[in-house]
Amino acid sequence: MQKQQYLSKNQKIVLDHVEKSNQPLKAYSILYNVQKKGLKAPLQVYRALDKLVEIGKIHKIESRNAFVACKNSNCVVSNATAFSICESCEKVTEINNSKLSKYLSNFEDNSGMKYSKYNLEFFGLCKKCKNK
Amino acid sequence: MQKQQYLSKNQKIVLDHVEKSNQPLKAYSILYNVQKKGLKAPLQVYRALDKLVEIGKIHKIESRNAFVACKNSNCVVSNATAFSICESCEKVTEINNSKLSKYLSNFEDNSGMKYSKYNLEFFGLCKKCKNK
DNA sequence: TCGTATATTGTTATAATATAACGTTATGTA
DNA sequence: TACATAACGTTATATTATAACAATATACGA
Repeated sequence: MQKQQYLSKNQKIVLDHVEKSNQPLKAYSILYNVQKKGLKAPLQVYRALDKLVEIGKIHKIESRNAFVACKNSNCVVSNATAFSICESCEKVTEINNSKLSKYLSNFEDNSGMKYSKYNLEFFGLCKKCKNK
Repeated sequence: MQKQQYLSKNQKIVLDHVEKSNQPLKAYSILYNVQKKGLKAPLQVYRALDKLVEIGKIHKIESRNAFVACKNSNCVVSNATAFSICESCEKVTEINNSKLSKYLSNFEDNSGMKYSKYNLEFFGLCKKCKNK
């Protein structure tokens, strides 16, 4: 069986919903909102999320246990993700900075480990919250 | 009240236990192991962990929901953490690389956000697992 | 040393996040 | 068709984390 080309029904439903939000969504909030589309159980949502994360359509914001659609049109960097997170309003933005991604993708230390993936989360105050 | 100088009883118990492990520990595993010392409820552990994370004695490995003692003797970089995680054996190592930390601490993009903190997790295969 | 604010503790209950295990149905391809 | 893999549906349960309340301890200024 070749690599999956198209998304399955549940995967589409979940991705559609997550893409409509410009902020990360919690799994159970997704569940609640797609129940009208027939997904009744947590596992249906988690399985779709797992797959979508695996293929890079969705990223997980680990520090928030939340999921956000990939904003890098090509999704080339699904194994190299960076986000900025406002600690006041919780706004999350995917950072798309080629210098940063090059720097991190090429990072090596003396541990003998070859890194195939990374996830970076920056925290601070966004413009709006800073000026309050 | 000035900034806390000494750790409280529960904080000491939890920190002692986490420091004895060279790998990240789960909160409920900590709980189980400190029950003989009198901590009976999850909240007692979580509260101690919260505090210890706040003051930089312990870091949370977000992608694993696990806690590890800070290995940077001075704990100066508690708001600037980087880890390498082996996806096979789950070995986690705190990365102590001044170039990397400088690069990330000074990172700025055009979002207008000033970052006060970051957490970076690298994934790959450690030396041992690579050679299997 | 009294008063007050803050930190920590102890406890029970419950919320939020995520997976195990089972059987079934769909899809790709030799 | 036959086979392998992926996705689905379902129930139950595991894991991670917090709410809410009352009590005790500590720091420090008046």
